Amino acid sequence: MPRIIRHPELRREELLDQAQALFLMHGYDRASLNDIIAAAGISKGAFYHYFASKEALLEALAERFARQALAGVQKIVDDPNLDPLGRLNALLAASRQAKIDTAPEAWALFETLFRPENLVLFHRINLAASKSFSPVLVEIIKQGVEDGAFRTFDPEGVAEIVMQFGLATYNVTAKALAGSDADMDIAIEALEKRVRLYEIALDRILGLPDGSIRIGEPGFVRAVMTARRGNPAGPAAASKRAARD
Amino acid sequence: MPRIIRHPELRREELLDQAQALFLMHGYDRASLNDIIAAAGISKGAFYHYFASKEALLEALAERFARQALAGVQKIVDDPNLDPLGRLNALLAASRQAKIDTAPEAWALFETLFRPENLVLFHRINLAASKSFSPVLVEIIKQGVEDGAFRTFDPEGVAEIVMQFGLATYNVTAKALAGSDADMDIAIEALEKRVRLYEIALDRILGLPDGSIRIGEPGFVRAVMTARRGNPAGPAAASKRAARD
DNA sequence: TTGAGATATAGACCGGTGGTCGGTATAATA
DNA sequence: TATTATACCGACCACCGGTCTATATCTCAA
Repeated sequence: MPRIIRHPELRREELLDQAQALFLMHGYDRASLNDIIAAAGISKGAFYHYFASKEALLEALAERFARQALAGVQKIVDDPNLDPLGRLNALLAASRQAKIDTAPEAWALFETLFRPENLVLFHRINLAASKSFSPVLVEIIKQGVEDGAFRTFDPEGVAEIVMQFGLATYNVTAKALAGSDADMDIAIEALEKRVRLYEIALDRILGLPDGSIRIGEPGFVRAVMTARRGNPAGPAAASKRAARD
Repeated sequence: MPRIIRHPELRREELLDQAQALFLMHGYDRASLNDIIAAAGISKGAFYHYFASKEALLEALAERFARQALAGVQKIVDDPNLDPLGRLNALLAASRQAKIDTAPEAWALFETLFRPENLVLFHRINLAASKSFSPVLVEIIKQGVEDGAFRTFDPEGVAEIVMQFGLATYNVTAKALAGSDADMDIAIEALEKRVRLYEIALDRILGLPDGSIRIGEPGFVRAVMTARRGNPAGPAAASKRAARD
């Protein structure tokens, strides 16, 4: 076999890319090391030169995810013109906007991430992301408490709830997407309701007037779901797609 | 090898028992089928007669857990003398009380369940438990809304939040328990604060006056943690234990 | 220019895994 | 009693994650 040598960092990134694709496609457990090294076109020896174990590969992947996610909202975190409520809303809105704007492959990612065989992968990413986002959120909330905008005695606890709610939004969305096109209108309504609940819950937990926290504009759930289905024409076209399949 | 034949249901239960012990001890992945069948004293063939796969065994175990958990609070669910708030508080209190009263082996169970290697097992149990508890909680909340005791437009969503908070309490507790004895007082304080936050959050989400929801009496976290450490004498003895170890 | 590490790659090999299969002893049924 | 269904056995299998030895290629000081 010809020996191919490439720049180590490129190799590592490519390995992560291939692993990501395979983990998402088949799940962490079911994607074997042999599959991964075959996809990356390297040998076992080369793999174990870059990563200590399959587990370490997973960890590195989770960290890369978390890094990317945090980088995506850095400008909001750093924006000096935002007050705590504005910053919090901007963050929630960014997560909302990401759901709509982002390229379809990222959508596929999230959808995939919630499949049961990806539990382990998901958990690692979530853990890494929490570790990144938690201090940011805590800082915002503490600032808000200082300013008198928020009222709570446990900023860390509230930050965790914010993340839980954010996650739950994804979760519920993914569940809804898994349903048939026929149920889509019902699913959208339920989702929209759930988002409203999270908004009001956060308002009240933070001691804000109802309506202060905005996770998404009314109707954004429908926008997300139709956009994701690559279907700008709305439910009608979606039904056609369903009939064809 | 002598062929031993037993009542099928007993065999199945025993298999579940052994699997539970081994899964909790080593985690789902690390506990091998060979270990399990060795512990149960049966052959591979016999195992695959009872379960289609290792995965199916896990699923059956999770369902058994959920069934037992639900049975443990059935008398509260059925009590005709409780109003919705009382019933909800009774359920939360039961979960609290269970943490204190329950035999040490149950404690070990929960502690174990939160270890990272038990993620898969934990997730399955949690899923099964949610499926059992969700309708019960939804029913209570809907009743409360009808009575005018609660105010919310999304009982299903609130039920999910209640379960999330309940779970988070366990989670945070487990994390605190993992820390050293020296940090215990700090951990207890943080936990106590977090429980208060969840109480107030639920109050407000349900449109109740602050102080209506009671997950635990003040000080219950300390009671839980000292009880769990098999240490009725309190922190002093715990420190001694730490010094010895 | 050389040659001695350090680094990057290859792939045979290993113990162990979850799962399959052909077979057999026992229980239930007719 | 004959037949079928059930309970059980254990050898066997493909493949898994991981180790190891060998070797090709890079780096850089002498």
